[in-house]
Amino acid sequence: MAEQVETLRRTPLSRDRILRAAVALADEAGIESLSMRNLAQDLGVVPMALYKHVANKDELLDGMIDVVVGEIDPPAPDADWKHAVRRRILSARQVLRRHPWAPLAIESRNMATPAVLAYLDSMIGTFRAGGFSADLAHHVIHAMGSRILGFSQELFDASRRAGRSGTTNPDPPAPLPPEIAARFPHLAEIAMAASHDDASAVGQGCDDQFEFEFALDLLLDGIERLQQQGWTSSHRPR
Amino acid sequence: MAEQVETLRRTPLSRDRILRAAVALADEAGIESLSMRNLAQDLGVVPMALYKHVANKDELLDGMIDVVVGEIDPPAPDADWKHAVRRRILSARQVLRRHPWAPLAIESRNMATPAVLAYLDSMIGTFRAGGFSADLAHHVIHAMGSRILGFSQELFDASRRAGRSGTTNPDPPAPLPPEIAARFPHLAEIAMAASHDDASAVGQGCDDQFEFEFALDLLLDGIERLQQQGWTSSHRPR
DNA sequence: TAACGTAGGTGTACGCCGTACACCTGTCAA
DNA sequence: TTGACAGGTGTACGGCGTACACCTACGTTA
Repeated sequence: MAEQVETLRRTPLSRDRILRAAVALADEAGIESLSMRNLAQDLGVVPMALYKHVANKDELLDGMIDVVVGEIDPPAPDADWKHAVRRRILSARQVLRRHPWAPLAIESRNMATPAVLAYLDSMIGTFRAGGFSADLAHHVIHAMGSRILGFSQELFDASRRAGRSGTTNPDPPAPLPPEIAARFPHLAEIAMAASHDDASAVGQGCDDQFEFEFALDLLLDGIERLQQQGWTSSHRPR
Repeated sequence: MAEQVETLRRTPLSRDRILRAAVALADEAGIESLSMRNLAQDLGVVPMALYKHVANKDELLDGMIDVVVGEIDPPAPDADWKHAVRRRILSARQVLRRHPWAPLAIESRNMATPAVLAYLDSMIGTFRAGGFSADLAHHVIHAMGSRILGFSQELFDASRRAGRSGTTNPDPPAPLPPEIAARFPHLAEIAMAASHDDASAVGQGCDDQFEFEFALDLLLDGIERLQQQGWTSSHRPR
């Protein structure tokens, strides 16, 4: 009896506690281990108890996304739109690196969650304050795509495998079997040329952060150029 | 007996036939309806029969991706790398629009399939032939991300919902509930300003193809500029 | 022609999943 | 004191991927 009360009292289940436990579970064990049953067990509760706080698993995922997006730093008071956007996107990137399951989860939802909408809204606000027309800001948001949330979906992403946290060592960089190198010579060349340390399969031996900032700056520079030359969708200078 | 023989003879199951049936099923009913059981039923066969031709469902998905990627036009013999890349990417985009489930499937695989590798390899080859250093080509491939395969993962994508083919009418463009507009003024402004026809929730009232080409040209123009000024990763001009 | 290995389709079964639905119990307002 | 109700429980159902044992028809070889 006393222990029962204590058990109940210890942590009286709530939507927020469920969401945070779900995020923790996905972080540690990978998104594929996030089942209502596993989550309930982590919370010391029976699976159906969760449904008193979240409608279903989809809504749980939406909530998890909002938790993650809520971790992103608020916009920095930066005079320059370009630096403001850049800093915030890099902050978002840091957050998403703590939650490697989040990019795929975000992409697989078919509607944006409130926190994502709020994030986008404030990002658009930064562009508008920087003198962008609504028109250009619109296209720019599209052009940034998921990069605006700090991740660039690669065609293949080693850090995504098995859903394990990205902090574990990324395997010995096996040096690309020769029959593959023969079939895909250009890929092989690039894999070999990966400047920094020893190369491996593409996307494994190269510096994610560098690649991300390279693409980000490429886009930001192009955007800046468009804005400076007064781009409008009606007559775009080519 | 005679009918049995006929049933067997009619279409004697093969990896290729399975893959094509799977692609058709995903195209028509959505990727979420693609189960080994449904697929087997479509093929008039018992579920376990499939496992004589594909190792498991993951391998089935890999095979489906290869089928789709194999539909992309071969590289056009274009004098100019920029036009060659642009044309091929837009071809890829057309293919992927026939298979709306494919982007998510591609992103969720943790290793590239042979057909994707071949596609990338030939794309890199185009850059190299255009005078790009292996180094720059490498970063450029990363910067293009999934866009190189003809899709830009949006944060939310109406065409992805329910997995139905994108050719169906995209719902009456419900004019964005006012309480949402109040909470996200910048989003609302952009949604309203969607130049062409009537606007709605972001990503629904705007011209996907235009947004895609906008981003593509933004990247290609920036890439061209880098290449012309002899960019190298050691001392990047900022 | 008879025996046999083998490729490929079948049937059953297991453990996992999300979740509908009926139930119980403790708390608090009237 | 009572009774509504919020919230945790137990059971059960249908669907999933797939392991495993089986059967059967065919091509090969003696």
